[in-house]
Amino acid sequence: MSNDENIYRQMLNAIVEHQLPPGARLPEDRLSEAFGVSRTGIRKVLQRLALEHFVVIEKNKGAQVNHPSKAEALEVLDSRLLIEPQLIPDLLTHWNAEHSERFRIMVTEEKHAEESNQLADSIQLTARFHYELATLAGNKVLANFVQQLCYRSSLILAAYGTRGSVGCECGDHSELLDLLDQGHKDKAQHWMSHHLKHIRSSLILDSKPEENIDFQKLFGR
Amino acid sequence: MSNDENIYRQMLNAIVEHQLPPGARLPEDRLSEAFGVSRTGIRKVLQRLALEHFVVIEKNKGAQVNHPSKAEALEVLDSRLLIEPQLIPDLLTHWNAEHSERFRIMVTEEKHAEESNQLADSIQLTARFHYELATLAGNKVLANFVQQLCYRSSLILAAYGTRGSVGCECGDHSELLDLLDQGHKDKAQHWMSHHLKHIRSSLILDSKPEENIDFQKLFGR
DNA sequence: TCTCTATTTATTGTATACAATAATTAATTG
DNA sequence: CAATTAATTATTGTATACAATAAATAGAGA
Repeated sequence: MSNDENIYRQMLNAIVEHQLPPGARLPEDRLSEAFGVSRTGIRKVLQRLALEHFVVIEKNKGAQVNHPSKAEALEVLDSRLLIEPQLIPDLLTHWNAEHSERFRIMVTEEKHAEESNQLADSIQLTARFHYELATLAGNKVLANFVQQLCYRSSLILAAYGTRGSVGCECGDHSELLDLLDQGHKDKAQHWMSHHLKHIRSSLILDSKPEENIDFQKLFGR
Repeated sequence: MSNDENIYRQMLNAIVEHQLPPGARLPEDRLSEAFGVSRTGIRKVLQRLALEHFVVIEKNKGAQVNHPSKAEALEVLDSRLLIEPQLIPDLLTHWNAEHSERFRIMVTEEKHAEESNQLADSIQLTARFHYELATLAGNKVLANFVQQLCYRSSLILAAYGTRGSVGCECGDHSELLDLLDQGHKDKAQHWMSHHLKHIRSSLILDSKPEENIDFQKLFGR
């Protein structure tokens, strides 16, 4: 894996897992030192993260982790609501036992993370479940977009989520897998809509934005 | 407008309008000289264009205008097919006379471009029609994505399109405007689906890829 | 002490330099 | 003369330098 890509993933992880919280400043020198590359390389990944809405770059002020607005949060969830259920039909045409098994393993990991209260892991795994499912539908362009939306959702959940955002009264992801195994197209689609709507409505969007904490010890190693 | 943004738009235009054809190499020095900024600035916009799939950057080989694959072409159109018709309901809730007028002006421009055989203009205007419509639906995240898909479609049409790709037996964009004016939600949705399907099926996807011409005289001024 | 201003420090913006790699051309050999 | 190899040229990758801007600090006056 290229070095750039490596740095990109590490930073994306740190952001999505909330190690670098929304609002945290990302000074280039600090990162440059932490990753052992010059500012040039850092700027490259920061710009990428900015295009993908994970950080915000302000002219002459540098980058900080994006704190998604309430409007943005809703738009991201609405986008997923419009796309993901519609992927189910194509998904079903490819669905087989191996897939089912792979995803069920993922679900048990999710449950484990949730039980041991590892919120970050839990959020990450949820995202992965959704975008890997999207990938199976076969359209890479869409899958790519859904993946990005899922990552952004992680940021959103970190900012506005409640415990109820991950857990869901509709049970867990394994129920969807059951429906897929049984080939219930309409029910699966409906489940997906309901699931996303539940997440959407679980967000607390009337709270005040968090203060901008700057954890100096970036990736303290 | 910032200088970066300016360069970005000029290059995007040149690509989408087929002045820089698919496969054309984009040496940094040449661009750097043409735009009067150092390679640093050029690299920045090239990387952005690469993330948006308008150019392809290969390690140690630099950037060239993307020649979308057939698979990519279909996926982009399918993505639009999945999203754009679904935007109609939200679009209709905002639709009013001013919008109608604005879009009708756009349509006359389209017709004019088509009549005078200005294919590049025609393609560009078609893209604009679609993504400005998407914007009106109110979800910026989706609108952004649709815009990107429309621009990519321009590249695709330039590579695989026929005369039939822009003109359509279902008439032209003004028919959609009529349906919107009359508030015919279902018909408008159906029209949009049909329109996109028509474009999709008008592509010539069995032809051989074009040779990689390198027009040296970049933006000859 | 508080506030405003001046100075210093930190940080980013941009250009350039040099090394690494690829592409092109020239040279050599069968 | 063709084909392979060597030398040259072009091009990109990365680090660094310096200027421009913003942020933080210190000092002066009320």
